[in-house]
Amino acid sequence: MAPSPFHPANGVRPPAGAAMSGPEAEQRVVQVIVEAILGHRIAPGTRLIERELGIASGASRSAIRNGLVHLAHAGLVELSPNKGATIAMCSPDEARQIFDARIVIENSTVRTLAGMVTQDGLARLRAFVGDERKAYEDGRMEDARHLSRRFHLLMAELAGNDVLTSVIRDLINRQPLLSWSRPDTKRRFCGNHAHAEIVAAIAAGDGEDAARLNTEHLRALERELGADRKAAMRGLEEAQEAGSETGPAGGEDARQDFD
Amino acid sequence: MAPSPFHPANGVRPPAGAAMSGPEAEQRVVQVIVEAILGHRIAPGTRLIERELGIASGASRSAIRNGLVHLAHAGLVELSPNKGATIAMCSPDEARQIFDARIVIENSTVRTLAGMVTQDGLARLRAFVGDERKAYEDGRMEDARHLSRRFHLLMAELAGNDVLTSVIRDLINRQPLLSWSRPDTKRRFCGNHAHAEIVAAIAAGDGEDAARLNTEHLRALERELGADRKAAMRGLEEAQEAGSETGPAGGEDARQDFD
DNA sequence: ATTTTCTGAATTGTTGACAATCAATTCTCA
DNA sequence: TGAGAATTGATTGTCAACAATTCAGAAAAT
Repeated sequence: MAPSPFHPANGVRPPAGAAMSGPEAEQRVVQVIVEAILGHRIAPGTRLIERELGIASGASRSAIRNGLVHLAHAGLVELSPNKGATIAMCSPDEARQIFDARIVIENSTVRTLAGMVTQDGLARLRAFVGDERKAYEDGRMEDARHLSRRFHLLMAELAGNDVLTSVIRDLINRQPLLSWSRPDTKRRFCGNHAHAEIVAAIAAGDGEDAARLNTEHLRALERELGADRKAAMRGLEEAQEAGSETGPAGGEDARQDFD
Repeated sequence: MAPSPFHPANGVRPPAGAAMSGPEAEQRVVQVIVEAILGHRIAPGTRLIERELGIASGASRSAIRNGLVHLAHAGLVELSPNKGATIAMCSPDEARQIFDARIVIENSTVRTLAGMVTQDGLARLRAFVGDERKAYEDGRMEDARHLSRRFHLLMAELAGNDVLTSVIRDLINRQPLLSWSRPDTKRRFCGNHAHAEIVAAIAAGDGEDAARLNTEHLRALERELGADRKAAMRGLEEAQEAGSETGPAGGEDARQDFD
């Protein structure tokens, strides 16, 4: 019933008439696919047809291919020779590895931050947490999830190591692949509260406590996503039995994958 | 004086007559460039002309371009729109970040190893260190450097986290970009001895000691590479004044960048 | 003599057509 | 009816030519 899984929905414009090209076109392709993944409009394992991407993003084939290579290296899509591109599927084992890696790297950045964060950095962190809370309270779940995801990235940026920041960015971007469930609006403030606690520990200069809180936060998130995954698996099986084609791609409503 | 910086030198065959294509061609392009970097036959900052890569690797332009994109994502080359590809240059700050990242990630893998390594894993580590020593003693410096580089990768593989292993692989591959100096054969067994100590600590189950040794090892390597870099800078300036074109690309002799 | 502008070669980026490959359907035969 | 082979449709991979861009060097103006 949904012939076009790539729906701009918010800001991203559809083509413009003539097929465009260049690095900006590649960036647009990446953005279209990433937003579709973030919005859970396309399920892991879905084939990405170049022609459909072309008519959806208005980019030429070279730009599309470059974008797909880009996303493949980021771990969001898988490229099989002569078979094309599919949205990457994370096995439970891979999900565990991703969270283990995030805990290792982010804990180090958090410890670093607790030892050298500036007043400006603290202000930015607190402002970020405040924006998160505000987005939650206003019910702007899309923005809330976005900000929540970016919080960990901000910590990495403030820690000052671009190499580790880049790695964390890739790992965070793969998070939407881990959960594939309906929203559970019960624990809306969990993530935000954990973030506030981490910021408080950083402000207090207690790196060990901040790392401990971050570990607990990520472990809790991992458990939630695991539970969501199992629920989604059940839903997927039911849907398959019912004859639905691409899983529980029910609608446009916001999903929760707090970080 | 050296019109062809891409010289197979060891195993990699030149084309074969007809231009080949496919994923294997892309792999060959990557291998040619990587070996040239590892052998210090091309200096950081060198422009990579697609046509020259074509006649050097015998691959078509599509394969060459794909390979360049691959290497760009690995951080070994830099791609500028409409300007082409150059061998990536690591600033001193970036080098420090890379080593900080390696210490963070590898220390975690080393701690993990100390807690869960199997007898088979220990045997593989000891065999690896033995091969390193043998290569050093036999004067096969090329193999020695290769094995030395792979040692850290083997530890990551044994630790069982493919995500972190992939990150470490990329960081290790960027190491030849950090030093650009002539060989210093004085401390030939430093790296190897440090590796043996780390393996001993892992075998003893003392993760903290193994992590400490690994940190010291990597810090020492960082200092050596930094000193080499400064020396290379002096040499590069002299060479530029003398009119040499691509820095101290003296010959085929092996360089030291122990890991 | 120095700066500016212009022209030309060299290189990269893109396009459209063609070949190779794969999945699914259909057809044939037991 | 069912299993296997051949076919068809669709999609990806590749290639060669074309367009766009950049860089270097020369010519001209200040």
